[in-house]
Amino acid sequence: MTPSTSERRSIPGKPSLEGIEERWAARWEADGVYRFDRSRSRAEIFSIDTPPPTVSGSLHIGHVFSYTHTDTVARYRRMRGAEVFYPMGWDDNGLPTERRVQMHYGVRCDPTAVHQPGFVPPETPGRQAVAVSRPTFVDLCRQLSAEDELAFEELWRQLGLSVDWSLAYTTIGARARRAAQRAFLRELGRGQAYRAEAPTLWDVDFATAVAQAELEERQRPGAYHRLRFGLGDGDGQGVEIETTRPELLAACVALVAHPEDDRYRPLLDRQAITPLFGVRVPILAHELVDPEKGAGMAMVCTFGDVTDVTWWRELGLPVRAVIGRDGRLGPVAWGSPGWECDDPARAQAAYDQVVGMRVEAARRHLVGQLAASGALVGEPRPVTHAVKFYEKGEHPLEIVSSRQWFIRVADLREELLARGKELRWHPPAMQTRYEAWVQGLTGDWNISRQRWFGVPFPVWYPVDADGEVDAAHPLLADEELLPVDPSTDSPPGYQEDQRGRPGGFVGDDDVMDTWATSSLTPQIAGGWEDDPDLFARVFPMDLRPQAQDIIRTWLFTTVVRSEMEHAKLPWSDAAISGWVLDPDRKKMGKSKGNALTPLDLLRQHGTDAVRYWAASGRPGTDTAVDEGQMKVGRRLAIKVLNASRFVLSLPGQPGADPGSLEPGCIQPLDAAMLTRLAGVVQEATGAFEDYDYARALERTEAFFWAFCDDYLELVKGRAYGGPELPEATGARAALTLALSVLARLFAPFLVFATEEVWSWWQDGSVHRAAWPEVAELRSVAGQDADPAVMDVATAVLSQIRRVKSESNRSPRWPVTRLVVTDTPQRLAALARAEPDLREAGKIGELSTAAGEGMAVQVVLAQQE
RNA sequence: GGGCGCUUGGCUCAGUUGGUAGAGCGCAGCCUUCACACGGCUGAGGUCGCAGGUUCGAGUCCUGCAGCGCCCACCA
Repeated sequence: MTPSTSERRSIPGKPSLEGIEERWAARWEADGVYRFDRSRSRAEIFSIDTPPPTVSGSLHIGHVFSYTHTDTVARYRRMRGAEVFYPMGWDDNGLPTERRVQMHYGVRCDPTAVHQPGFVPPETPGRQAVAVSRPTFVDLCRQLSAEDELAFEELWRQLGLSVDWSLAYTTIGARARRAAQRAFLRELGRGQAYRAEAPTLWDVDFATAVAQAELEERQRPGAYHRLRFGLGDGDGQGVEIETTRPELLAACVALVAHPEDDRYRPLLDRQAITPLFGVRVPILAHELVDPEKGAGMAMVCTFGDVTDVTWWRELGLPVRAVIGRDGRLGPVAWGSPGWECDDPARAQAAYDQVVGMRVEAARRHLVGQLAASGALVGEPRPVTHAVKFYEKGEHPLEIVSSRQWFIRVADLREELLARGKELRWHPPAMQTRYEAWVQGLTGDWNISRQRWFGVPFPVWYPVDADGEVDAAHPLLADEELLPVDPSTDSPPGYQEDQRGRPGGFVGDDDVMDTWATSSLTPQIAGGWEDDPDLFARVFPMDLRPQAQDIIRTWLFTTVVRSEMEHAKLPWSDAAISGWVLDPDRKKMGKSKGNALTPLDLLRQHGTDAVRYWAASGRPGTDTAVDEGQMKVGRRLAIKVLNASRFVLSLPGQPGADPGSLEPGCIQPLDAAMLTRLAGVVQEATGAFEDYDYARALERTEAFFWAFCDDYLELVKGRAYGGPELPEATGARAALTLALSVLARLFAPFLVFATEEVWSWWQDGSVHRAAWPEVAELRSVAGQDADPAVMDVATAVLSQIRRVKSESNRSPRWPVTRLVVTDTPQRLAALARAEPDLREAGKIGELSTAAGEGMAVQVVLAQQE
């Protein structure tokens, strides 16, 4: 059957990359080239749990890098015949969006502010943030993230990602809220979620709880302060401790020493008296105390750090909290229950001087008081130590006691470790990061945040007849009615006018941590419960591509949710990409003055060039931004255009189907080239099966250059021959077949250049063409093809070129006489390519001699 | 403190069962009628971090060390 040529584009006289991106992107959209066909069976479908980028963040080249990796795999699978489920999500809920809205509009959310419907933010943000109601704030968040999502989609389209845009979702959208609330209610029903009052990692700037996974450490200057405590039984010597947080002295609830520490053993179970405040605290033993550190005796405060929490919990100590949620020292009534002390008036006088201060100011002030009182021993000793921060925060985390929702992960450790072993990791070494995290879990996952733009908890609390909120008996939403907003919807069995009234209800104020939603991306994208037919066809998914820095957050939490709801892995494979580093090898985003925006790079070098650079980064390996690599990629794309134009412009092209050639058309050199190409197909396929797109590209590219430099040059003369010459027909058939295979091998990378050349002589998109098979090459090459023919001919040609180059002659300069010395086997192989070699080298007399190794004697003509 | 990874020509990196060191960039030289100057060809350049070991043979396997990066840790 002869395909219609009416839709084909003619081959331009001078091929160019200009304009092809817009043209093909529009065409793909119009033709639905990447549309997902949901009628296919699970076995035919390859589903990808695409990372939803945080839309409030700026797009950087790191996104381009890792999304290109995934796209090459998606395209490979699609060409292998899989129906690829490749949705795109936008992560728009959560703190990053709130922060962006605050900056962008110059507003802040004040839940107590009067709601003004139709509020319009100022044209330019004022110096003083405008307080807006929660509904207004959430509305602004939605508006701005919708704008950001358009910009993201624009970039992804320009990058040529083969996603099906009709499957896009957002993490604040109704589907995501419904899935997150449903999963939460089911976990609550199974006892996997619970609410508890507990010491909580707290960011004082954002005034919200944060999770263990969101911590990072920063080196900060501090100082050890040596403090002398009195002893309750009047021992004059007292006891000394060292602390970096003297401002927490009022929150001291015990001193601890190691049980084996002989220095302090006599003091155990006696009482110490805090300086300034005169509070009697027990001296206790705990294994965690390091006798080598500081004084070997530590003060336990509620709470200075996570060690304090451990001591507090394991030693059954009381809470004496001084740091409030605003990060300031709160009021204390000394002498009242829980705050008993020897001299309440003195304690009150000392404390009142620091109340209301932030920790830094309180520290300076209290150290002054301690020095004056003589309790400070010596000078504070400066140290640099690691301090825990919320990764987006500006002040060190505090630990405050608060009521939060948790997901029970600590009990699940063994199951989660087993899932980690079951998951196929690419590269495999990334599994250890997951294991280290799971093994290091110290508690359950806190999923509630005291913020506004997120998925609300589908929970209310009854208000009793006295107007007290009964937090112990939450009212749960009906799963059929999700998503709900407890701040505007009323719980089952109640009317809205009962909100906040005795005998009525109040809504839960918190929203879920953004990971509590993102951990459900397979369910959200796959239509869990909303579309059971689709879900059965795509879940568990095949691939989770993501960056290495969010293994402990996104990957881990997704495994947790899937384990709880489905008791299986959410995907079979995880492909972990590295980071993009600045040219100066700093992690992207952490160094300043980085002007390399993705759009600039795409515009300057072209999409295929940028994709080439991205795909050159090995899986899991950090890679520097390298515009040199982009230039190489651009050159490669242009070369693909030019080589294709040459092959397709030969006489009588496109020629006959290579499979229908008469015997004798394909020459030994052609067969050798096709056999080599078959090996490349095999290697590239194997590499892609292992998610090693970089290897597939490298092998294809290496072959392609040899194909152009050597094979093309060798057969050029023969290929110009007329249709009556079988060897000319064979050359053209081999060239055309190789071109077809190469276009398909490059298609996942050079998405636009390959589509352009494909359109010159093929129907349909190359991106829906069949991935090349070894068999289609071997059947044309024949059984007795000898790859050595190409090797020897290339080696001799290379020698001829060297001599001509060193003699400052052009490649077309004639060779009067050529003597090739080599082993008999290699000479035999050479003989099979002799006509092509003679023509390509413009060789007159050619003789051979048997010898050990190869030697080529070249005698150039005196004149051309 | 524990763990993972990296260390190959000036730069960025390949090197998959151990068998005579590779690519690109950069550099130097040459070549433009006949696919490609948004080119092509040719060339120079490396005792594969260090020290041992296994082996006929080690960039490749083992041990130790060093430097760099990252992850984790209870950082008082």
